Amino acid sequence: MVRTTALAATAGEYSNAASQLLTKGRKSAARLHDLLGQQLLAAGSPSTLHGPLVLTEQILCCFDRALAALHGGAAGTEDDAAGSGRKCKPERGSAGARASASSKRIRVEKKSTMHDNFLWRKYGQKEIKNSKYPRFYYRCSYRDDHGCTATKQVQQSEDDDPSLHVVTYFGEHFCGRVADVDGGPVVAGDDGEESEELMVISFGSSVGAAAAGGASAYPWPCCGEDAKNSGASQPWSLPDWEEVPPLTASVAEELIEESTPEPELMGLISSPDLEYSLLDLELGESSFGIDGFISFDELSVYSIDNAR
DNA sequence: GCTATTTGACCTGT
DNA sequence: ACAGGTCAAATAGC
Repeated sequence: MVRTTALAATAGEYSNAASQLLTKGRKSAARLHDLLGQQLLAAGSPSTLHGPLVLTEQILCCFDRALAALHGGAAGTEDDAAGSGRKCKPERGSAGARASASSKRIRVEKKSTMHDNFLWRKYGQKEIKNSKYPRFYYRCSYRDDHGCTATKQVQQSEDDDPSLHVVTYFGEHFCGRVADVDGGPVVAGDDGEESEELMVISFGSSVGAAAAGGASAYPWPCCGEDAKNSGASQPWSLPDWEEVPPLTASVAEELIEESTPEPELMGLISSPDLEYSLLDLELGESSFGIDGFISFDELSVYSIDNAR
């Protein structure tokens, strides 16, 4: 008895130390990535620094996965709480409000439509003080099936262009499913033989959420088998680490360029501010390819809001 | 009958 | 106390 407790404690300590080391390593890699990104911006031409940048992204991804795997072993998941506790009246409203407040957010402004590559279910609408338009609340349709914690808020832009929607994403996708831009759901890897390899999108590095995923708590499937498995049968194939770099300013630029020839949009793209925020997306705490779930043909501006 | 949306009520954080 | 976020019953659409 005493012996097992001691062993458990030792394992816990090792796990803790490993976690700390990984976190440290990840921070260093992130800093390197940051520096490279800044140099890339300063240089203007992405050619020479692109390789190292991709490499650091790969390192970051590995750190993410290692950390996720480490935390995934921890007992007691948020899913458990969500699954069983949600019906309990006393718990009402508690989980969601706190999750949103503590998670990092990705803020996106899109034109005309709120479609992205996921299937959302509206669960609320609220008049916001000092705002002309109400805010709409959506969560992933597969929340019940897969315990997917992703949510988003959509609000019509108040100034200038009313067709612009401000979309703020929260939480992570544990569902491994995407919806077609036209709305039809598509199952990643379709025949379910790889259903264990659930796709997870990390909209931030909210530690609780990463740990909460339990066995499926992988970060964004940006590398290794995840990307290959999930990307193959999807209409919006994710970038593969081996061949195609993930979203960087230049890549996003290309994507937008292909689909939106509008001159005003091109002006936006070439503006340094946007370039910075595009890159910022990658330089943030958790790197992921936002192009996987945002249809760039409707994208106007997006930026990270890391407040909170 | 099933599923998605609406909307008032409730809960939490500030 | 207030604002924002979520729940869940009622309702609508298929």
